[in-house]
Amino acid sequence: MNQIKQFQSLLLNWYDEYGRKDLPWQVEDSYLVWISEIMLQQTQVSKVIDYFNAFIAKFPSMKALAQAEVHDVLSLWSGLGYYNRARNIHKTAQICTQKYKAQLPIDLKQLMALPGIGKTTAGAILSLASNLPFAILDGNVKRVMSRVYKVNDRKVSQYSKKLWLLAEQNMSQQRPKNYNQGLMDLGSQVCVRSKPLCNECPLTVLCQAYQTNETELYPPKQTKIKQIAVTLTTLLSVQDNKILLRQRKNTGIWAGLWFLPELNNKNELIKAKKQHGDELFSLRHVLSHRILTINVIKPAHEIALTDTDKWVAIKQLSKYAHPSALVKILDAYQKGLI
DNA sequence: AATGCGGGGAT
DNA sequence: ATCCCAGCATT
Repeated sequence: MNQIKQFQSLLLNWYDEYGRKDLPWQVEDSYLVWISEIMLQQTQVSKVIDYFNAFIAKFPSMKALAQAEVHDVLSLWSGLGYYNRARNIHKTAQICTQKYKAQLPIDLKQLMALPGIGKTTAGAILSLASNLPFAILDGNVKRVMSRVYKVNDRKVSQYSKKLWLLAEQNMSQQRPKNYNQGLMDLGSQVCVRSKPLCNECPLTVLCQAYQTNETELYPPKQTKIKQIAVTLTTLLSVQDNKILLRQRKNTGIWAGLWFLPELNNKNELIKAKKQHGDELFSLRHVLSHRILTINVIKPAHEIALTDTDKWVAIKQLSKYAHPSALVKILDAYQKGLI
C-alpha cells in the first residue's frame, strides 16, 4: 500500500471511531455549513455553537438572510469579533439570491469570488456539504501536515504552499467529507499544539516529527504581531435604564458598531479632564493588534449629541451591534465600580 | 509580502 | 504573559 493510501486509511478509520459527527452544522446543507465556516474563522468551536444556533433561528435560509437589514445581521455578531464577516455574509447572501437562485454555487472559483469566502472556506463548503474532493487548510490541518511531513519553512508563502499541496495530495477521492473532518478532529483532539497525544494518534507510523521526537518543533511559531497601545476616552451616560450610544465610523476598530461616545477632539478631552480630574475609570481591553486603554468618564451634565447618538434601553442592547468591551464596561457600571 | 481585523481559551 | 484558534481582504 502506498503512503497516500495508508495515510487516508489510517485517518478515516480513526475518524470513524473518534471523529465528531454531532456538531449542529454537520448536515448536508451548504447554507448551514457556510454560516458555520464563516463563524469558525479564527474562532473556536465552543464559542461558535451558541452564535450559530441563534443565527439560524433568526435567518433560517439564504433568502431570509438576503432580505435582512445588515445591522440586524451585525447585531447577532455582537461579541464574536471580526465584524466584517457579518457584512460579507450579508453581501454574499444577496449576491447568491440574485445570481444563483438563492443557493451557494457548487464551484470552487465561483465560491471564492464571493465576499468572505477564501480557499479554505470554499473547500469546506464543497467537501462538507457536498462531499466533493476539495482540500482545506485551517489551523488544524496545518499542524497535522506540518508534523507528519516536517514542514517548517520560515517563508510563510512557501510554508503554506507546501501544506496545501500535502492536503490536496492526500485527499480521499472516496470520502472527502470525512477526510477533511477527520484531519480537523485529529488536529483539535490529538495533534494539539502543546503536548500532542501521540500515543493516541493513528498517524505515528507516518509522522516524521514523531519518528525523530521533534513534535514540539512543529509547526513553526507564528511571527508575533506587535500590539500598539491606544487610549480611548469615552463618556458613559445612563439614565432611566438607558445608555447613550454612538455609532462608530466605518473604518478602524469596531467599524460601524455602537459604542460609548468617544472624545476625539483635544479641547473636549482637556475640558473633560479638568472637570473630572483623576476620577476616570480606566479599563484595559486587548485586541489581537491593539492594547486598548479605555477611559470612561461620567459627564456631570449634558453633552453635545451628534445626530447618530441614541439613548438605548439597556435591555434592548442586543438589538444594537456592539463589541464585547461595551458589555464589560456596563458590567463594571452595574457592579458600582464606575 | 505584510498588515488590519476581536475576542477568548489553553497553558 | 504567550500562543493561537474551521481565515480573509486590503495594502
